This record gives sequence, structure tokens and C-alpha cells, in this order.
Amino acid sequence: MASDQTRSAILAAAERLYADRGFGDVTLRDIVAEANVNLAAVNYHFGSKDELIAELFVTRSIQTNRERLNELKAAEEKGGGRATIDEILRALVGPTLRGCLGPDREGSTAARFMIRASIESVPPIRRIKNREIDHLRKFAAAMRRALPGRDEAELYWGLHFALSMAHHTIREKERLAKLSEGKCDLNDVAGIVDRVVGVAAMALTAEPVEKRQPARLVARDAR
Amino acid sequence: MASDQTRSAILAAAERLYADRGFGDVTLRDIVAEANVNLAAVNYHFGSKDELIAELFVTRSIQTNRERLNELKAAEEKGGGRATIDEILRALVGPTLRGCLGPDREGSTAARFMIRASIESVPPIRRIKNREIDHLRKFAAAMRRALPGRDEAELYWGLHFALSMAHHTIREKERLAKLSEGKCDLNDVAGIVDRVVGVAAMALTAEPVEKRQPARLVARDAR
DNA sequence: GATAGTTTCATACAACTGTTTGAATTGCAA
DNA sequence: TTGCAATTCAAACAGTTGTATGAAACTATC
Repeated sequence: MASDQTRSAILAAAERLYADRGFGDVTLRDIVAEANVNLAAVNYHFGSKDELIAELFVTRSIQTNRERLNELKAAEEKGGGRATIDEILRALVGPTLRGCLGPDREGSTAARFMIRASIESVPPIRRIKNREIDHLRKFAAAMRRALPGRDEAELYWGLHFALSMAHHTIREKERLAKLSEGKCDLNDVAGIVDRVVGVAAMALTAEPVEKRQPARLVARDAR
Repeated sequence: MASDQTRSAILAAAERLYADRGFGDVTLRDIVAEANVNLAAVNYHFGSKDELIAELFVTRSIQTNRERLNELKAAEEKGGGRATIDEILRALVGPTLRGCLGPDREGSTAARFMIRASIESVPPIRRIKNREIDHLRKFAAAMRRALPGRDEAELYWGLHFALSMAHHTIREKERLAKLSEGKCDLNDVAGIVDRVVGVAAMALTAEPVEKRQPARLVARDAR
């Protein structure tokens, strides 16, 4: 059954090429050349180019989501069913940040592929991302338990901002490195996780915007 | 001189189509059909498809950058040459957020085009974005003046996180609305600006990560 | 109203895309 | 070995893409 061999050769070659050169200018012919298989093999084994991309992305997404949930579960068990907000946020952004910025994984094809997927947005991947909401709801629920008094909208904003900082750091790491002329250390992944978690937790635990004292911030008119 | 007419008909049609359907599946033939001009007109007036896209994006970027700098300059003049960190951050994220989320501009083609440009990343636009660094440096300089004692890396992280939250909110506004089941009001643009500026300013003025006590935090020190 | 310079137009081009086809080859069971 | 299914292969297909061409139509100047 050499079929599995062909299948995974295609997957590996595709992931490598997409990671290196982006979805935009990698054709099926590039992939089969890299994998040393026949052009028709892609459609035979995957049905279409889009399904190949989808399989690639689903595989990696599942890995990340599982890591996140494992971290969350571990924290909850440690805390007798309730994790702290720091732990929850850390479980949310840690796996992605470590996966995409981690030094040992610097050359990792999988990580570079996921960065690509977050920069270039191509239809089959977009469709899958839309299903990510159910996954995020689990974190929203955990946050609700960790900060019971908190307004729900505030929780979602905090979760959203945590993801914002994590994803944008991955997307724009080169730009930030250049802008800061190396002063921001993008290799200190643990530090970045602390930073993102710290800011998001701060946003979640500070007084709500409405009540916060301006510190010369322009007062918002009560709608 | 009907040439200008053709030129701007193409620009308008292209911006509209790209805004609606993305760069991926809008062809020159779609554009010229929408603009009611001949196919060859695009290459005649712009040289190539990529140059058309570039011109579109440059025009809008310049607008945004000018708005930002105007706001920054106004705040600096008001403060006798020095703006507060809140004002600087507000000048940075305000124009983009208002432009892309603003209710009156909800149907604005320009805004929707810029959202597309931030979601889908296509080569001619990527090339231009790389030159945005010089523009950001002006804000970094202003921040340095507003928070003179602060470590430089911290300033860049704060600036980076402010942009992270703003851009990600624009990119993922639908997802956030769905995730929060409408509890996060994406139409309250002023509120969102306050929120983003508030969180970023908090991150910038709180104690540095190394010294900070984990968990809940942390009053902002009046400096 | 002839001339020169722009702009428009229909059409063709050349290249590349993902996909399909049908025959060859292979692997394996009876 | 024979038979059957799974897999590979070269080749072609059908469609689309951005771009180029050269003639036609227009515009304005003298």
C-alpha cells in the first residue's frame, strides 16, 4: 500500500511550499514536483486542491486546539475545577505563540505554515476558521467562572484582545523587530506570553471603562 | 480629456469590487465590465493590474496616515509640544477604527476596501505596507516624549499592542459579534476607541512585566 | 480641415491553472 | 497464474488569466 506514502509525501511537500512561498504562488505542479509524484495524484488522493489545503489546516488546528484545552483542563483540575484568569489566557495564547515563535520550532514547517495561514487568507481556510467559535466558547465559559461578577461583554473583549495581541505579534513579528530595531526580543517566547497574558488580564480585571478615571482620557459622553 | 473619466471609473469600480468580493476573485474583466470601459484601458492607464491595486491602496493609506498625523499634531500643539500617551494612542488607532467601523461609513467603499486589504494580503499591498514603518516611528517618537522614563522596548510593545487590538477588531468584527452573541457592540466606535486606547495605555503605564505581581493588578500610576 | 497626439476598441495571444481521462502498472488474494 | 482492485502515469482538456497589438475614433492645434 504505497498509497499512504504518496499521500503523505504530498502533504509534506505542500506544507513546506505553502510555508515558504505562500498560497498565492504555489501551484499543484510545484507541489507534485517537490513530492516526486504524478500531477493527478493530488486529485486522486484529496479530491481537489482546496481539500488538500483544508486537510493541512485542519490537522494543525486540531493540534493547537487540543494543546489549548489540555492546558486549560490541567489548570482547572489544579484549582479544583476553577482556573485563574491568568491561567485561562495563558492556555489560550500560549500554544499558538510557542508554536509559531518558539526557537526550537523556528525552522518548523508546521509553524511557518500556520503563520502563512494567518497572514494570507484563502477560502478553504476561511471556511474552517469560522468553526473555531465553538472552541473559543469553552474559554469564554472558563473566564466566566474565573470572574463571576464581570460583565459578559467585558469578558469577550478581554478574550478578543488576548487573541488580537497574540495573532498580531505572530503576523507582524518582522515588522515589530524592524520598527524597534531589535529592542523587542521576539525570541523570548515565554516573555511574550507573559506580556500578552499580563495586558489582557489587566484589561479584564481593571475597572470597567465607564467608571475608570480618565487620567486625561477624553470623557466619553454617556450615550 | 475624457481620459480622467475612464481612469477614475476604473478606480471606483475596482475599489468597489475588491471591497465586496476580495482580491482573490475579481478579474480585470470584472472591473472593466463594472466600469463600462474597455479591457485594455486598465493596462493603458495603470500599466498593470498590480499597479492599479497599488494606487488604490496608496491613496487610502495616505489619507489615513494624514488623519493620524493631524490628530497627533493637534494634540501636541494643545499640550505645548507634548501630547499625552492617551492622545497619541488615540491618534494612532482612532482614524483607522472610525474609518473601518464607523456607522455612517458602514457602506463606505473605501473603508471596506481597507478592511479587505488588511484581511487578504496580496503582493502589491504587502510591498507598500513595509514602508509604513517610517510613519510609525513618528508615533514612537511622540510616545518617547510622553513617557520619558520608560524603557524603549516597552514603548514599542505598547504601540504594537494598540495596533494589534485595532486591526484585529476590524479583521474579526464579525467573529467577535457572533462569539459574543451581540453583547459586544461593534457599532459603538467611540467606545471601542476608548477601550483600545485604555488597554494600551494601561499596558504602557503599568509597572514593567518583570516587577509586576501576577494575577489581578494594579492601579495605573499617575505619573 | 488637415495634422498630430491621445484614447478607445475588438481581438488575439501566450501562459498557466486545476481537473479529467483512459491506459498502464502495481499489489494482493484466490 | 489468474483476476481484480487500487494506484500511477502521461497526456490532454477546458477555462481563465493578465497583457499586447494595431486599427479606429476622438480631441485639440494650427
